[in-house]
Amino acid sequence: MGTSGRRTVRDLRRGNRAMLLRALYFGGPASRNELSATTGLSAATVSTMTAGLLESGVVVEAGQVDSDGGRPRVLLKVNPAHGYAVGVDVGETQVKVELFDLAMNVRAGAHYAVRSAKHDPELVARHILTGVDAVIAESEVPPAQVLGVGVGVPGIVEPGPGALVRAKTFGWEAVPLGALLRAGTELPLYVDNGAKTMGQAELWFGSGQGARDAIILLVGSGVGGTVVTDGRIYRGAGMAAGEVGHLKIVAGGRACRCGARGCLEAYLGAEAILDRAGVVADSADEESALARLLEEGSPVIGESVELLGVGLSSLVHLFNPERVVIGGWAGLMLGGRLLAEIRAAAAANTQAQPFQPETVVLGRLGPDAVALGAATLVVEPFLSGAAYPESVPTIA
Amino acid sequence: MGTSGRRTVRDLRRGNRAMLLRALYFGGPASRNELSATTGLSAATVSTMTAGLLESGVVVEAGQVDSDGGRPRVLLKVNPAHGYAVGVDVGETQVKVELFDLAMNVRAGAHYAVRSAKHDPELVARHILTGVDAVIAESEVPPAQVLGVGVGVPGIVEPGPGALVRAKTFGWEAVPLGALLRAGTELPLYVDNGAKTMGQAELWFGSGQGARDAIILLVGSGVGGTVVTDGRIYRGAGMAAGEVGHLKIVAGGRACRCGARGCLEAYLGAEAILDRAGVVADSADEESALARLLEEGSPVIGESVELLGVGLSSLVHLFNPERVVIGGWAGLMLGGRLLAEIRAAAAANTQAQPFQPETVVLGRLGPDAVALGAATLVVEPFLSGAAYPESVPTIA
DNA sequence: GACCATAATCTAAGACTCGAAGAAAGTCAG
DNA sequence: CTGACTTTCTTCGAGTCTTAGATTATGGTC
Repeated sequence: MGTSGRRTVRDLRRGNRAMLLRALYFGGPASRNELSATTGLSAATVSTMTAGLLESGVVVEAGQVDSDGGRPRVLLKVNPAHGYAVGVDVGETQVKVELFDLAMNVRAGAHYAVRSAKHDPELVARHILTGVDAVIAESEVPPAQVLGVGVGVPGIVEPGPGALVRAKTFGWEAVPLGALLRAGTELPLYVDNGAKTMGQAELWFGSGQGARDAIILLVGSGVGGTVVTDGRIYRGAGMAAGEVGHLKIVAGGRACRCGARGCLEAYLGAEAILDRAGVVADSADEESALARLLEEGSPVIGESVELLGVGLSSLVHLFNPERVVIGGWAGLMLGGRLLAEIRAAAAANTQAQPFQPETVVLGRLGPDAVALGAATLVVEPFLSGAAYPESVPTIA
Repeated sequence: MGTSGRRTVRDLRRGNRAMLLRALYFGGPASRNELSATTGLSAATVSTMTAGLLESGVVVEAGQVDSDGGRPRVLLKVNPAHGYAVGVDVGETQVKVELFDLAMNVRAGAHYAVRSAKHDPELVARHILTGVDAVIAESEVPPAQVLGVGVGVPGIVEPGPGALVRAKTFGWEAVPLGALLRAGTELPLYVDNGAKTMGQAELWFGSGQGARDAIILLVGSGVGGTVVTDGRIYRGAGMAAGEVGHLKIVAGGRACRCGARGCLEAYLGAEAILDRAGVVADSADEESALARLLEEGSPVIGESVELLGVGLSSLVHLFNPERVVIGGWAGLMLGGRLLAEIRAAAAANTQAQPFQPETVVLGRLGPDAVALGAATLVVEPFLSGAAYPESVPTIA
């Protein structure tokens, strides 16, 4: 209690530089003048600060804008080639490794199929490590410029140096993925839940842009989510917050794979919807099976919309977000056709004051954004001031 | 986006002074030396800062501690008599106004009975205003030292200068309580939901002390709550977050007075529990009626515990708190006897990783803490640096 | 080509925290 | 009672930082 916030005058500079870098990263190319306005810093400070950033190559010039009768503004932007981030998506069927530049363009990728039955932790770790080497080699990026590796995995990730992962889907009880990876690379590592990384991608580059308080709900085979408070992902006391899939919507209801009853995920992931409709589908066929159900106008779909509305209602009452984003492949499939119905179902269960139906929107990034989001885990500390050599805040 | 955090070197000082003041307020009497340790500031800075605080009377000396063979430490504490805060509890049956010093000792109080049938907004406002004058007069505190008035009301409070209150219980649709009060006093006003003020009281002085991420659940006649993230009450985009009472636990279940179905409050407030048990009780008799139910071992009680567990499970999965506090008179009554059962019910519905049953504890402050909590609304900005004449951040 | 408008940089000044040295206020041994 | 020792608190110089205002840079307009 009490130990927080800037202390010394040097931290102040760090904080201001981070603020400026953020403004430049998210506010596209901008002139020093505009930066002065958006950050609230004086023109002088912006000038000296950008001089430093230009010299170190973090920022580069990006053309000019000639004004009506004055010195033209020189635009600045974050140098996309100043650093690179590796994002890893550990999925049900494959391990996907991608290398992004700071503008989040994919520079190289590698995929490794995984037998969906059994996920051997060591095999997964090996895939990741060889993938990292592969994408760095393929992209011909100087290894020193790689800022780190972000990994999105299913399940709950315990914080700490080991980064224990608990993922029922994979049968992982307490897999020390962080430690396994640490043994094979020197790069900074960041491990987090895949739904959270995807949520952060949606927050930074998708439908969540600019929101301070938002909920990003990801409906795929299962249900995951991300809670954003104050512009950042809320992780709670032990990195396990935002487990939207295990929000209860029917006390004593259907059994969930987590062991409890009545979880949202027991009703609403593609798996659960198909199961409720009595359709037997392999995980590879889920997509077409769900599409067929939607086509037929199965009553199960209507129920699902209704239940989704109930879940959204709970979330809105608890978090009072300014925006709710529905993503994930199944979520997008449902929402694509039935967004109005979803909004109506949520509204029917929610008091008018905290909720406006039009704040519920669809995700924009599609289901492949897990790796992108994992890479943002690497970029985040870079923006927060690890730009200059200093403490390296590796989570794992 | 981007405009946040300290900018100039002067903000730095403000922030550090706030940090020091907080440490002193919550860390009891402490020597400069200890403060240097807990805040991370250098001894020199603590010295100059406390000199200023002493001069302005915010802080006073509080005795000495003689050490073994060195200069004795001079203890400092926040001067309880430096400022006063008025806390108001607008309840079902009465309006309670109390004046606290900064150490939160009650210096004066006034009560006004209200016919529970109809709450005329103007009458309530008049009660509050005369109450404020009365307690200031009774306590003989110089009016200039009164830092403000905090008001806890049922329902949802919309932010903004009007402080619109929507309280179904009172039949208030959009009562501009802030504006009504503003017309009668010059004091800074803070209006918030009563469950939130009580939660803040529990957080500052009760079972929530020291928690950064906590949930405080208040079960009285209805159900309310407070969500604490990063040591502060989370209010969401429109001050309406944390409406725990309208968390859904049974899709399509019992009708709630909010109009929706399956809300926690439709099952779990004293009113709902008695209704489910088929007991007819006036609001004055609720307490004894519930006690009787508990005595008899009614099956409804067991169900209630079970449903409370379901609700807690949802909350734990969403917020991953380090502590869950159960308060409110009905909550304390239930929890006093059945805490173990409640913990078990929550655990049964929750994955082991984010949840340890012993983090669920009972509140310590009892149901009368609404006014106390309302007063903390006034103290909070004082601690955050409004100590020196500066912006007056009135919410209402 | 002189004049004007806007952007970026330079310079001096004020504010802040820190480390180190010094002053204050005791204890304890002889 | 005195002098050495210990610990706390204060003072002082140094180093950083941001800002306001002046100055330089870079173009357009007449």
